[in-house]
Amino acid sequence: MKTVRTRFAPSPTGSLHIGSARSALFSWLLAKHHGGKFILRIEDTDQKRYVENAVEEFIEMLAWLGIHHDEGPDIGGEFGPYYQSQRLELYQKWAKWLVENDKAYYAYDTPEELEQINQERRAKKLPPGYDGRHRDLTDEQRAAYEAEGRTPVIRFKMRREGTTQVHDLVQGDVEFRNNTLQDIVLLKSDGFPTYHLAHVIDDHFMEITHVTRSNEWLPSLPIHINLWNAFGWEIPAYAHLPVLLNPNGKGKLSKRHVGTKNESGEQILVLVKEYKEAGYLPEALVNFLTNIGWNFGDEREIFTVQEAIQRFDLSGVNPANSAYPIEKLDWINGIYIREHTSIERLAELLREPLQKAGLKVDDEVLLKVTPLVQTRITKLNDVVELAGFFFHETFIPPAKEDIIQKKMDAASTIKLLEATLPRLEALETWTTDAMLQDMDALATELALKRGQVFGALRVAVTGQKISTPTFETMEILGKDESLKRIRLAIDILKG
RNA sequence: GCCCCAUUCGUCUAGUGGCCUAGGACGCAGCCCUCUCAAGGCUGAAACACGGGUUCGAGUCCCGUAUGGGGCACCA
Repeated sequence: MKTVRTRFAPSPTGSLHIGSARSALFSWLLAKHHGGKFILRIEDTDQKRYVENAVEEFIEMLAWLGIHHDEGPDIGGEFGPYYQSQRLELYQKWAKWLVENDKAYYAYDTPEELEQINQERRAKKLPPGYDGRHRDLTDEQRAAYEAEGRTPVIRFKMRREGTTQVHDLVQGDVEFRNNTLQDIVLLKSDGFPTYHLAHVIDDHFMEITHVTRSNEWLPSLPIHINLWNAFGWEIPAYAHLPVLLNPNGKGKLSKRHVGTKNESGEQILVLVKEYKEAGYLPEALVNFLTNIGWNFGDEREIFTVQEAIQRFDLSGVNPANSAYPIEKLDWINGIYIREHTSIERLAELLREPLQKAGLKVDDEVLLKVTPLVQTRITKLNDVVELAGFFFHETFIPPAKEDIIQKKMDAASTIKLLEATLPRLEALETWTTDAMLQDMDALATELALKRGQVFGALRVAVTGQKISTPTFETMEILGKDESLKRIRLAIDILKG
């Protein structure tokens, strides 16, 4: 049996899109499931849209997600080169072969002439496209156009009769009527191939066994089938993957939505690098993406990539597009943070967002703080707001009204905090348990609720109304610092 | 305009003719736990787009309608 070879073939026109990443992921899962190879190929045949560093970023983001390619522009391979711009001679050679075998022809129409054809067709309520007027040019006519200085394109002589039937691994049996097809351009006048030509030639010579791509390509599938047949090459299996729609289900999740917000005012992240920067874990993102359009079985939502690889099967891929269920990602990320990440690793991961927020991170403190934040954050970045105060150079004191708890006023709060001081000072061991016991007793003595005592201390000591648990926090802060902050809170209340 | 694809709770999904009184998950609501916030536990509301067939029997098969998505470039 042939080695399964799949590929991800992005155009270097920008940063890696979350939808493209999902397609790449499915393609990779398919290859790995069969113990095959996953290839990265760069489709840079549109010189106008080329974006600098796009390739480097694709590779970086795929690696971050754990999607490692076996062949590609950075690591090579025996089927290279992996940039289409470096394979021009191959496309030109085979385009010419098609012309010589009467399966393609030179067309000399100018962009203006093509635009005019389109307008006329639209007026006649015909689909836009080319009418094939240069299909049967005589040698003299061609010579005349050449003499005018026109550079031709090579167009495919599309078969117009009958139907083209294909079995798609995801979509099932699909049938197209050939009379709706056009003589598409294969080789542009600048000598670069179009997608159609390059895709067939590359997938043939790179020995791709399963062509995976988004279902936006489904309408051009008959073109490709006819091309394969014209070449007389063996046709690989095709799998048209569903695409991600906007969370409201309207329109595909598009790069144009970068920086825009959904109805509830939340930012819709569409670039993989944005997810990285927002503090999502790659394994959580992969788990999340794998659950859209495919399902693990066993009613399990959380699983490792290895488990997904074992079970992944294209027949289980849902052919329908899906609204992007972004709210599920926070839940999954939270699970990975609290159930699948060790304290040591989490501490390591937390350092970056903290530092990015301009804080000076003490590793020892961080390691103590990490278990306290683990169940309280859904994204790595949340640590800054919740526990950033541990790393402030100078303490940011709370506002007066924040210290005062429910059903209390400044006077009673002062009394309370002043009562805590001698007792905390007298504590022999500065531990959470000791503090908890003692302050609990104090609450009873003062006829206050635990929440009132603990809450006032929390705000005094952290400067925040929402924070890590009070006594755990005080234990980490240390006795001197904690008492200092309580005294400061009393001053604030008095002032 | 023409062509292709899809359609189960708000959303992601299970379901491949009888096991479906339609299952799970997110989100939402309520309760419990609780020093804040989380986490955790329990409970609840919530769907087969519509209309015709086929069949003893249809969420599951067929046809139509509606809705949604996509395509129709010297872009990929």
